[in-house]
Amino acid sequence: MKVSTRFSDSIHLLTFLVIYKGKTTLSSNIIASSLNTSPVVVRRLMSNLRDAGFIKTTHGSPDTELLREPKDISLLEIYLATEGKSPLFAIDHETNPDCIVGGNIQPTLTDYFSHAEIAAEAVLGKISLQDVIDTILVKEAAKKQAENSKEE
Amino acid sequence: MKVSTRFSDSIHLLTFLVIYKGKTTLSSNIIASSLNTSPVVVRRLMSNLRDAGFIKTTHGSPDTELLREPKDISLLEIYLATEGKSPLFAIDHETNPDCIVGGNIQPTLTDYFSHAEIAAEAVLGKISLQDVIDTILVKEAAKKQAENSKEE
DNA sequence: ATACTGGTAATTAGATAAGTTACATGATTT
DNA sequence: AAATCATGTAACTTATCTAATTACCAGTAT
Repeated sequence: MKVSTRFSDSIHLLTFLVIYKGKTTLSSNIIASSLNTSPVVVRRLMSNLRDAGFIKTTHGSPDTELLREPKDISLLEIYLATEGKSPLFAIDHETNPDCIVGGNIQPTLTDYFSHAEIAAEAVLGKISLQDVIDTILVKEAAKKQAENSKEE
Repeated sequence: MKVSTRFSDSIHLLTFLVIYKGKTTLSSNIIASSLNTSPVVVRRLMSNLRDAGFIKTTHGSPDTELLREPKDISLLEIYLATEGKSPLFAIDHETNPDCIVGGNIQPTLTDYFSHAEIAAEAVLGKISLQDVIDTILVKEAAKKQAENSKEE
């Protein structure tokens, strides 16, 4: 896996806020147990999401609030807020400038790779947090249904 | 950067083989100086490219050969041969199965993320090694031109 | 007041990639 | 045939990054 779990964890966190709002205390401890990680990691994710303007947190109190509508939040925005600083495809090297290849490959690949990255981001831009929530709820309903029909 | 330099280095290596064929000894030492890395790293890249069927190498002799036409090799194929084992976007966690979110988010995101990955790969699939070579040669020619006009 | 809770720094641990050393083996040159 | 140069790999070291952990401060709520 090339992209860290911060991205998927952030989506998970935001989804949790929506689905469990009013049903559970939205503390970093409880969220951490859903994510199966430590509360500190959750708080770090929350700090980042707060700085990016997705949520409002209250120091000392677990009343975290989503500030925007799930249907208006794209996975791309979450991606950019969590991982988007560095490019997806790396061209780290200082290649040899005296070589025809080494002297020209960096801008060449940077350009081509950015096309690929933009394509991936375009897809993420069309998926909303609401889409994720809806899919999860559909899957959960299907699970329940499967359980019920088993009992009969 | 999320994807290692093996991908870009492999493209660099293959491009070098084409552009410098017959003009230089294609030894791992010489290629390494273009890539600005060590010969062992180059040999490791070559081993991988050989196993993937792109090149033929000869133990003891630097007569490495490209086995396929550059116009028929896409960057996607090189990507898959060098980095394609693991998905681009990670969902590493064993999330809590007793939670509506934790119990359903993994397949949900796996699905959405694969769409993004496929979009990126589709772009890479349309770029050929020949495209890279052509772009590099054009840039090199432009450099030479700029130098000449400066001298006048 | 006391017990939770968020905020954050500092440290540790684990994974991965790249560079390095070393050496075996094949090819080439003289 | 011997010496040289090449590839093929294994083993080790470094560097970097992520995540987990520990610890502590500060705010909230009962």
